[in-house]
Amino acid sequence: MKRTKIKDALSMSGDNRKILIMGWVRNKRASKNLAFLAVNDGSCLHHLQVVIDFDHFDNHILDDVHTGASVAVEGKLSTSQGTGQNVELQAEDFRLLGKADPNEYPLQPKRHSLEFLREIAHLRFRTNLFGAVTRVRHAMIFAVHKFFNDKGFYNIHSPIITGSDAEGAGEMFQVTTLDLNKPPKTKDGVIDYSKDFFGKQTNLTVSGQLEAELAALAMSEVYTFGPTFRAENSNTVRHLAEFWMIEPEMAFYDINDNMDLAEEMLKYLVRYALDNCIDDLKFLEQRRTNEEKQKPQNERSAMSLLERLEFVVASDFKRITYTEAIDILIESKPNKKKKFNYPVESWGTDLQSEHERFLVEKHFKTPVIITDYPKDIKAFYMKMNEDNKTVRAMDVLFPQIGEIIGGSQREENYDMLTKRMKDMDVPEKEMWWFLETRKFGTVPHSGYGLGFERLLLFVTGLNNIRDVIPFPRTPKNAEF
RNA sequence: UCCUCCUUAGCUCAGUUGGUUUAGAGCACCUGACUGUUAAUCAGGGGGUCCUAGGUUCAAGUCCUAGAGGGGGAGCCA
Repeated sequence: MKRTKIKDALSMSGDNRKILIMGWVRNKRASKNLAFLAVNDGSCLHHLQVVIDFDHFDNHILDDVHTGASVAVEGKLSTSQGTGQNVELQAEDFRLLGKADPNEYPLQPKRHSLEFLREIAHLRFRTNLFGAVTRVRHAMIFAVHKFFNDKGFYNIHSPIITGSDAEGAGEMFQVTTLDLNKPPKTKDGVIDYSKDFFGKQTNLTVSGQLEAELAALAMSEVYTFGPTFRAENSNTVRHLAEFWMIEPEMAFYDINDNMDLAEEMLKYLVRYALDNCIDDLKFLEQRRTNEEKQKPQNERSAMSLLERLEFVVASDFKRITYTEAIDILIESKPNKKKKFNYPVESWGTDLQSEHERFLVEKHFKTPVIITDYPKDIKAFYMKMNEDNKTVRAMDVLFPQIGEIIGGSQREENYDMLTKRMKDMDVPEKEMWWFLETRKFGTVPHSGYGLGFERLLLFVTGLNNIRDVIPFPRTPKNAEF
């Protein structure tokens, strides 16, 4: 008999049809004549209740069946006599596929701390929480491709191993096949990378943007969605050494078109989660509400998870310039009362997390897009404004997580771009291929980067980025 | 990298100003009871390198020093 997925079984009527299910036992409740197994196969959040009637089975058939064991059960799908589920499976044939010794198996039918689950990342898929996160993550991956595909964008696989440090976005992981114990040296005593695999020093990519620009300046509208790597020693709830980034790059878009696309995309993705993952989101919402009950009233969120997601889809993102943001911050209550750790005094300094949070959560109470930052605090490739002081950068700020998107209109003028590179000590020579796009048929273009895991933090309501990626890579941690 | 907090049973946690037996509870596990349970319930049982290494003391889970691991915050950013 062909296996029926539990998600499908739960949507059938209890008409005593015969089905076969396979999955992992989450919980066993046994009494003298009957036992109930909650079985989950990952196809959905909910379990299928399997009923074992000891009139038909040996009394010891469940002796080795504990939480975590894998089973195959054939039987009749019937209307449940108990409350709590519509249908249940009356077992007729029961097979234990794999035991899970309860003296060793770490998961139990109870709440575990997220810290503990991180230490058993190989098993945490078997919890309701990570099942939900995994399904939401998948749906969002799919939604990203669907959004861009439906708009006529082409997906570009940018290289994972690169020979350039794209934007000075951070420390890079070196890729080498040289023997680190005795690397070849030149006459000057420095490591001879001409002997390395690629004949030069190479690294893992920190961004696919520059390559995406090359493609956009021929294909018009492209996007990358791949892993990026940063060897920064960042120990926070919103940084990973290996994370996934979505980077659209569009020819003929100015910064306003860029903002329109970013806003439309974020709303589309959140809407997609609401439309396709409602069971998992409700579970995540409940989890978050329970967690917040432990907190004092004033630290709890004003909105539930679903309310917040609906709110973002419905609201217009507030668009202001950096200069306007500084004016608001200088005049703000917390600044005047010296409540900020970093007081806002003058134009030109970068905005701190606490300032961004104030603007989003207290002042505007809606997602905010800040544009036209001072040129000195932004990357070399961003287009200079007429004032010669600011660049056409845009950062999208979300409640709770802060910066979710960073982007800009790109500098398409060859002379201006090379001047900026000189000013900011970017090695022009290594970037010859990037500069040629400005020599041959250059056009105005724009793009941005979205940290996929940060979006997932927002959608799932979790606080720690290590809990929205299956195998987090952080400083001192690559166990799984 | 900086600041700060934490580490006691498989898990979640108590453990008073350092001092009374053999360091406790709930869950999990084992045994028994129970005719439909919902993280079942009831009774009983087994289970400990109190993170590691030093030190103070008549006496250390508790105090001190160092180290390891983890959490939260900051910076860098996505």
